[in-house]
Amino acid sequence: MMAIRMSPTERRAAIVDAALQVMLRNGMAATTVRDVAEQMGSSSGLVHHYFASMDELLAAAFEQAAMLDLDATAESMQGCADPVEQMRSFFGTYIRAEQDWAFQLWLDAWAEASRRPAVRVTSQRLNVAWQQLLAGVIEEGVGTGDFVCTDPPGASWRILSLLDGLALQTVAHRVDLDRGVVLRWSVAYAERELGLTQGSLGATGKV
Amino acid sequence: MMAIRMSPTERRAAIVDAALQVMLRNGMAATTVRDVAEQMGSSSGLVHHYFASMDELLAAAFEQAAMLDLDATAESMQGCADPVEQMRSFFGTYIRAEQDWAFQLWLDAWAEASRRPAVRVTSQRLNVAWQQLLAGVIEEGVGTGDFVCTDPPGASWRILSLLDGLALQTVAHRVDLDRGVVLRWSVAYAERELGLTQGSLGATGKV
DNA sequence: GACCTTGTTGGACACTTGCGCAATAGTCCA
DNA sequence: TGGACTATTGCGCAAGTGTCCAACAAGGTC
Repeated sequence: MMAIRMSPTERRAAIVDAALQVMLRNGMAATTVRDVAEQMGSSSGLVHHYFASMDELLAAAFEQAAMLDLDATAESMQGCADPVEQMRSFFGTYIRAEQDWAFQLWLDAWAEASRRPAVRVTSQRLNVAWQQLLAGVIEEGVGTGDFVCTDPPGASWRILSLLDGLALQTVAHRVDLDRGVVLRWSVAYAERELGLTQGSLGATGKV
Repeated sequence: MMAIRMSPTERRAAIVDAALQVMLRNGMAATTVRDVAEQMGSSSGLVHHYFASMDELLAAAFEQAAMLDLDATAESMQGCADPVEQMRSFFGTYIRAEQDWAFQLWLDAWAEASRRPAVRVTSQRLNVAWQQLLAGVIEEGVGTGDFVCTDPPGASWRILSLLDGLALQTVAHRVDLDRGVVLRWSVAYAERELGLTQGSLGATGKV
């Protein structure tokens, strides 16, 4: 049977959604046009009618996933007036965003970046977006006197990199490190970077 | 024509070498049996005569590359009696090992780990090996009184993760961070972890 | 109602992949 | 020299890939 007819914008969004579902299930490298079409309940030709190449589609789907996480984190931070609270909120939602499937997509994106130009551009842009989100909070905190930090952009790169590096070990091979430890270590490091006393960012609650 | 006849051990090594060459050129995911055979100057059937599956071959080739780096770093550290000198040597050779191609293999391995069991096992084992190499030095330094560190295993995970997370940004997408900055930041972090004064590990020279 | 625009189909195409297997050729020993 | 052993071949197979395109059908317009 034929899939219901959609407007170009709707259909494009539907394709991206379907691609994302498949990516979360099989990983970025193992996502095929046919799988995406089947997930969407349509033919495979339709996918190429909206996306010139697979590369483009994968990049768009990855962008959607990463943007959702980024927006969720940014929004949850918006709710806190205090920069210290914002940092707590950041770690709480960032760790949640990394959970399960999501972080595997980042691993895929970083590896595929060397082979898929569109993925590289997207991945880079989103990494910078995360860094700038963090740098913004830090600068604000320095302004209010909550934080002491001479290099907010650098500090945010370092905090994110430690977080990513640790999460990587958790996701890629289930090594001794569990998620709770990753969170605690990262928070402790951030406290040092921002001139806070040990434990002032901690004990946010359940993970 | 027929490739020269080799003993099983020789041939196995030759296959691994060839596979590594292709991996360095095309990346792990894009390495095929036929490419390996061509690189070696033999038929594709021969590869499967020595490796039951592609998964196994990729894992073996990755292991070879990573072991070479690990051994080189370990050996260069052996030469220094002082734990502080050993740490300097570690950073010097680790950063060099990450250069260019080598780190891309780690990115590939981490991403492929979810799909290729043999790669996951190898990657995990080698990551732990790096961590233990570092933990050993730290423990020694704590013993001699050069370092102050209450948790050498944890500290080595954190130092390595920061290093990997930063290097990742450098390799995956050429973001603002260059290799020199990665080295400086990691060294500075290690100094803090080990209770050293700022700059006591730095200025190792050219990178 | 007819008509045209356009979202949608489903298969063809050319290519690649890992893998298996009978045939072949090199090497060493009796 | 002959024979056995085995490293090596090279093609075939089945399953998969992205990409393309002529045909089809659903919507809106007159």
